[in-house]
Amino acid sequence: MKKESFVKEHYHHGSLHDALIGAAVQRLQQDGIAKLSLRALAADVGVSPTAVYRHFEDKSALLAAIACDGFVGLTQNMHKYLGHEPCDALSALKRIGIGYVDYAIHHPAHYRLMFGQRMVERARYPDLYQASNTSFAMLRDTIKRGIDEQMFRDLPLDVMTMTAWSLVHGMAMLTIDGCLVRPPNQSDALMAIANQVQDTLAHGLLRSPSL
Amino acid sequence: MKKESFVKEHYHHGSLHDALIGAAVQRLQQDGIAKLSLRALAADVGVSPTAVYRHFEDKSALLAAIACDGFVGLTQNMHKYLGHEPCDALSALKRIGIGYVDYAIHHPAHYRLMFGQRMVERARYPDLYQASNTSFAMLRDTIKRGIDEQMFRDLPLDVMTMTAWSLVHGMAMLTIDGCLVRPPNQSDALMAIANQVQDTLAHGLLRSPSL
DNA sequence: TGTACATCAGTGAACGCGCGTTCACTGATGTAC
DNA sequence: TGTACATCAGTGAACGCGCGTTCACTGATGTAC
Repeated sequence: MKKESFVKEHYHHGSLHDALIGAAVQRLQQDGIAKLSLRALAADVGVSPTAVYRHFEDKSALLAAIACDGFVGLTQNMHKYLGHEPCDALSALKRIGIGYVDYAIHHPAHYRLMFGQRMVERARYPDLYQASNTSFAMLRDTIKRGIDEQMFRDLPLDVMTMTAWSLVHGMAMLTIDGCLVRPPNQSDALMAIANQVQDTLAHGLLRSPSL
Repeated sequence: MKKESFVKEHYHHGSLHDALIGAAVQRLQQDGIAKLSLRALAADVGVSPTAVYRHFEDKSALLAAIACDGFVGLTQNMHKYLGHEPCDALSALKRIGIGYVDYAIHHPAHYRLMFGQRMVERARYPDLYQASNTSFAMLRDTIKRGIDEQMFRDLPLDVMTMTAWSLVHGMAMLTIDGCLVRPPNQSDALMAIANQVQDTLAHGLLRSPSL
């Protein structure tokens, strides 16, 4: 179909939007956000620096798009670990927690961006804002269920939510930043530990800890 | 004593090292690490950009010095909350945890720097490395005591340490980044919640939860 | 007590760099007739 | 089916900027004699 264009193989890139995001994620992975530049991204993809502005309003918008993808992925991963069969609130919370940490470990660049300081401006991007709220709601709703079903101790919903979120967030961050578990950085070993940690949390939340 | 110098009040600044660190902390607080520049720091302090290099090898060394201060402060704050009277391992752990979160809330710029991505290179700075290990050891040793005294459940030390650290770190980060507790950002309210969260953790760690 | 001199803590000009973003533009594409 | 034309997705040169760091330097300080 593109028989005319033999001088330049692809004047129209075709999927520059996605290609830029892909390149950005890779660079975030390798060098961190501090060294991420639009010009480098454009070069990675084989396009002039200006082309980026066809697809993103500015650098910040590109980052917001990636963070948004991240929250969508996070929610998906929690759902994946939650599964479809009905289960009690405690199991659900543990599964969600594992899904959360699992996502962070396997997508550190996304995760760091999602919770980085610059994402304080997240209110500026409706999609991002909604995606992050969806992730958060999943955690909170499950805890609410545990309270309603009188499975959990009689503590304020906010406190329990904060506890659970702090735990998974802390675990995710410390793991990603390499502060924890030095030699065996295999995700299997990490997930085994995460499992036990979730267990401790569950023990703390339960009305009658007899698991 | 400086009667000769009337043209330039202070050619020799006298405490440029500390002044630079102070300016850096203030700028970190306001604009974050991404916008921190040595030139701006020098200007803040009223000194030429080159003067900085009399006191720090380079930009990275300045940041490392601040992070080091941070860990020392963190350790001090945990000791402050721990107090001097002997107490059981559980109380000790709770107090340390409160001291930890309290420090992070009151020194967000330090805290973010201490655990930011760029501090992966912390091994390059012996002082920083040691200061961070000292902080970490305080947490771990207290948990070890709880296990030795058969106060805590029979779980691996690593798992318990990871749980506790994840919890306080997560709480600190989420609070600092404004993800938690929207309107009442007063530290009193935060510390009250932190207290209850610590309680939940304690409940989870205890051998026989009957507090 | 006065002086010579080494050392210390700054200066100021300059470097080369990469950045985000703008502008006017052009080649490719798709569609109405 | 062929053509005119609007639209789209790129280009390439240029902008102004602030950065970290270097260099050769100089004014201030403290100390030995």
